[in-house]
Amino acid sequence: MMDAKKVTALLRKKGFKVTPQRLAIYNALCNTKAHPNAEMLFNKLQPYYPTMSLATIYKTIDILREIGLIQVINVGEDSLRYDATVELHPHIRCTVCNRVDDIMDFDFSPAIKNVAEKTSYDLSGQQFYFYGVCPECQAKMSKKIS
Amino acid sequence: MMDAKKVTALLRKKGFKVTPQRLAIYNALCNTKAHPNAEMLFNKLQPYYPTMSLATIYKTIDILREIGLIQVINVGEDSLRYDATVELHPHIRCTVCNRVDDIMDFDFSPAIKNVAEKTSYDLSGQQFYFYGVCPECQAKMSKKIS
DNA sequence: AGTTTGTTGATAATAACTATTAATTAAAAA
DNA sequence: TTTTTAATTAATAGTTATTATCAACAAACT
Ligand SMILES: [Mn+2]
Ligand SMILES: [Mn+2]
Ligand SMILES: [Zn+2]
Ligand SMILES: [Zn+2]
Repeated sequence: MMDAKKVTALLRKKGFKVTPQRLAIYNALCNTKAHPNAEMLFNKLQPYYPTMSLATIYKTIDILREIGLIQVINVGEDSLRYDATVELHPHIRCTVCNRVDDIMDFDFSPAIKNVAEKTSYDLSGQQFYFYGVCPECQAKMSKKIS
Repeated sequence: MMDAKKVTALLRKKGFKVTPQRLAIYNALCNTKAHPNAEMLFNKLQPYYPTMSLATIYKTIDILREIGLIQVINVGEDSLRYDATVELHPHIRCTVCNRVDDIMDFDFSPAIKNVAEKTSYDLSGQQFYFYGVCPECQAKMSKKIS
């Protein structure tokens, strides 16, 4: 999570131009916990940047990922989601409403140690995805039954 | 992993017809550890079933998944992979050659317990993916350097 | 301000997967 | 075994997320 000044500096340093679209897309990602996909970002920014196209979203996302400002989340849907928190952390998706939440302060080290013992791969990263029913959907379901 | 007889019985029981294509696709998945995607399966079966189309592969895979004979693996590529081992187990993908290997005998329970404490979701499953460089690619890389 | 060069946004292309449908075939009924 | 019925195959068309192309444009450097 960087402020606009730092993002500006980083983009320039990496040889990319600083445009309002790029700042807006990064800013939108910093100000949500919803892990939006490209279309959700597009819809969110539409009122403020009515001429911006989806192609710009995709290209900006690729640049932000390349310079380490965001990470890509693949929770097994038909589209990818994006996250301005770049530290690796597990995610959980509601199998009813498809919302995606963070699981923070998860200690990967026991799992990594476990895997390092079992494989001769040179490990470089991991992604953990959990599935379940979110509190809101649990509430709705118990209402329907009664 | 079921033999042809059991697969036949299960398909019939679930109301699906037993066809050579279906048995061949399941059999191909049982006899590989490569976690093939649809195209890899198609190419493998092409010599034996030259008229079989990709659509048949996809539909069969969907049926096999529905009746619990296979699972779908999403290791963050642009296509899905399939696995005749239905017990949940982590996978590791080589970031150089993209091969996908199993990690067996991994104990999920500490991680699940950890997550259950941190979230108010009603947990139902999980997928763990690891990334790294496989032994073969490590060997190739050390050769190149010397 | 003028020049250079990367960027935007409209559009076309790609690729994995899904839907449609006529011909075929498995399996139940006779 | 033959007939009947309904599911399946395979060819083909459709869908959708993502990527490529390119002319107009704007950021950065002088
Ligand atoms: Mn997150
Ligand atoms: Mn596996
Ligand atoms: Zn939910
Ligand atoms: Zn490799």
